[in-house]
Amino acid sequence: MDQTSPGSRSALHDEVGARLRAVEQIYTAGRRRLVDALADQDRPVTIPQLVEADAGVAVSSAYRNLAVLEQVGAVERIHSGAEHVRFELAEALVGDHHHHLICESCGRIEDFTVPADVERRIEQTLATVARDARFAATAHRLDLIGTCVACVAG
Amino acid sequence: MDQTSPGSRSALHDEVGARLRAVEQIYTAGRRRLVDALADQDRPVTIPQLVEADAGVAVSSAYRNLAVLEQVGAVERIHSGAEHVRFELAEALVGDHHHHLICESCGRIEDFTVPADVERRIEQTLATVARDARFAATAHRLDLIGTCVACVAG
DNA sequence: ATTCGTGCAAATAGTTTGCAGCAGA
DNA sequence: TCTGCTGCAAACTATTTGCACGAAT
Repeated sequence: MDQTSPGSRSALHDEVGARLRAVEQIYTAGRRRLVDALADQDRPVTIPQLVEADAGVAVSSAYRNLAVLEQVGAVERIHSGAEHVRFELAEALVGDHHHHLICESCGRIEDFTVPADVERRIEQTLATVARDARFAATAHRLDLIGTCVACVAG
Repeated sequence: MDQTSPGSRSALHDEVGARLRAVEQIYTAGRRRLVDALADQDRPVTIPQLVEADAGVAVSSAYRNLAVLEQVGAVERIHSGAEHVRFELAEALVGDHHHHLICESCGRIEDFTVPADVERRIEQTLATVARDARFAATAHRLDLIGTCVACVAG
């Protein structure tokens, strides 16, 4: 999720820029910095974390820009139940499909993946469920809830 | 999830009462009404919905009592991302394990279950993930995100 | 009598929004 | 020049909390 392959970062910016332009939005420096900050992380982060990491973004702008980026499918918003909502780059942009380990104690979220065959099995099952419920599904989410190593230790 | 078997309602109250007593808490009429209101629903509901259904509970008491009930494992709190948090009776009390269809448009949540073999497969996989990440898992959640029939139509 | 839950109203905190200034096209 | 992003401060709203009253043991 980081610079897995050289140049992926600029490809990322190209894609985000294209998506923004498609809805008449500008890929400003501030938005680019947000995307960079998100790309530097390999886990979902809160706005305070982003503001601290980026030093110079106003909280309100962060909220506004992340909302815009979410609308164009560049970032995803995750409600962990902790005080702050968290954001990460959208799976579509990063090209990987993963799930989350959510620590109930500190709110921290980690990514994980499951074997392809299990994922496929889940998707098939969910497709059936959605059809039966006449529900227009756009995504699924599989989270593991519990306590992270740090919190168990501390 | 409703009165599936006759008498399950009183068994439910017995169990909740026992759990409350175990931590020196009283199973008051107000708390009993909340549990009844939750048992009457077959989907997670918000506090405003509970207050409206119950007519006579103060919002603050609802929050406080649901927090207590959550602590003793009688109810579960669900963050759908919509304006209000939702609550439902804990799986342990109801004896069923289910998942959620979450409508991004109206926030409504419906329950669904997956075939036992798929569930087992998921659990095995997650157990491995948790072990590898040295994560103390207490639960998992598998949600389907999208738009419900009503919102697609309307 | 004493303890603890309840309701009301005030406080808190995350998120959103109005507005004036500034930057990029 | 014009549009629209940005930051600051004010506004909102779900949730929490302080406090005095009431119920139950």
